[in-house]
Amino acid sequence: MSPPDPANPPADPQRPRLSKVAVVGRAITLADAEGLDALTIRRLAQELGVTPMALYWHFRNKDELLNGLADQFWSEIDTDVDEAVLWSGQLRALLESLVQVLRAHSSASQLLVAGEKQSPAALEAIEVTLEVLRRGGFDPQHASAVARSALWTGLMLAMSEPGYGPSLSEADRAEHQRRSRIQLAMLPPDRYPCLVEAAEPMTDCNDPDFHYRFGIDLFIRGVQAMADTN
Amino acid sequence: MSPPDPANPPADPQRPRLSKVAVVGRAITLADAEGLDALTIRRLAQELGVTPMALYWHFRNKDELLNGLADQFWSEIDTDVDEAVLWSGQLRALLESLVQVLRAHSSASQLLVAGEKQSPAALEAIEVTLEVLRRGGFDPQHASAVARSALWTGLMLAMSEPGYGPSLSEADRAEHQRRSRIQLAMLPPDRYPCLVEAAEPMTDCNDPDFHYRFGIDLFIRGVQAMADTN
DNA sequence: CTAGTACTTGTACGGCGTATAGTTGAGGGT
DNA sequence: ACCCTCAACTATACGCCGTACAAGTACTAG
Repeated sequence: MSPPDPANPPADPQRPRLSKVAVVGRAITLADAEGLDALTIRRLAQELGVTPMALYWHFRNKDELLNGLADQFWSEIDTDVDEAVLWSGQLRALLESLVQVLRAHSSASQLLVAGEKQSPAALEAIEVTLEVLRRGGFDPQHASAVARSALWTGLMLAMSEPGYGPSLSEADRAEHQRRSRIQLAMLPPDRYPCLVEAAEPMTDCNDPDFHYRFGIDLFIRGVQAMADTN
Repeated sequence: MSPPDPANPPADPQRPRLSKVAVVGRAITLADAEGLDALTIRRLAQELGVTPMALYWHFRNKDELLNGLADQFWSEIDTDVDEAVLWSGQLRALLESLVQVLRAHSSASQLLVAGEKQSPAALEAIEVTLEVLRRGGFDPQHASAVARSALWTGLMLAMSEPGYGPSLSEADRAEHQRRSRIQLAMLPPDRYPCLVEAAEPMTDCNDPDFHYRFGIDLFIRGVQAMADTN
């Protein structure tokens, strides 16, 4: 209705030019803060003060953008291995670094479970892991299987942390846990004795470190056992 | 343009009435065949010869439908434990049953990683697992942690099977693997010696059973080690 | 025959990813 | 001074998605 005003360019010339890294950075900030679902092309563009289609100059499509995020996450993993410790300790350190990255970026695990693992940074991390395992005495086949397991163990630890859910605030998360716990505790104790009994530890996140420590220990022990028997 | 023809009901009276189970069944068939992405309300309705909105009589929203699928998957797990074997064997059997269900429904793992675990069938499965572990000597806290790990180990095994990808045909899957393998094998061998060396086992799915057997062994060994040192 | 309840349909809204085509402004050759 | 090129955007539109809302029909009980 109002005149379509052909004065086209309300583009703010103050705004610095976009770039792949800038876009990825903003995307990570957004995803960390509001969850992967909030990371839409339109929303991200708005966040950057730009038209949605502007992003398509820098990325072929949304998948490519997402791969950019994944690569960034991969690159945050510390792949410097301490030559002074045993292979099992090196493996543990790698896994701990992975977990740390996943915990720092609440949507990273979601992204990495689905995404391709062919990004340069991913290859680097996997290569280092394989090297550690090969030096530990695993043949290529078993090293591959263990490396895969290590990656997925990290992902699963992040996603199975009680109260995990992308984009929840600290308070929402606690509330959600409380609700779950109550629901478990209220079950008929004759039908679900163990579940009722374990209502607290099943939903608790008071000490999330226990969750991660236990999971990593469990994995490392398993790997050691597999190494011993062949 | 054409008269809006108020003769409303082209509804085929032959078609049997809808029901929750019927809808869920069709949904599973669709998701198994074409992947979770293909499972849209509109598509499912079309599949059932019905208007999209018809489904909203039976389900409050899509999430409730998805929970229906999840519950069905949970219920397919065999929770009959063989009292004659050790707790570790019982745990293994439960995990194997889970894996079998996940392998039978290619989109089940995607669904279960995200979904709530409060469905009746899920509670049943978790309760049984906890019972096994409690009888095995774990205290509630550790039993909870192990049970969680068991579930997520199954999920991660299904999703980390080389060539995993919802809705891919057998041929596409093989093709995809071949491509990945070549891409790994073509990497510079001086920079990625282990990756190149392990190109085959990293991407291979000739014997998917090895993948699952190894993963389950690794997990059970870990749990046994944790039990021994308490 | 009638009233209700259990289903189902039609229409519409806002949001998504993105194909296609048009616009702009900075830099360089002449 | 001019024009051309081309990277970096904007405008518009399409076809999907989930689903709110309201109206319609079919079956069943009284």
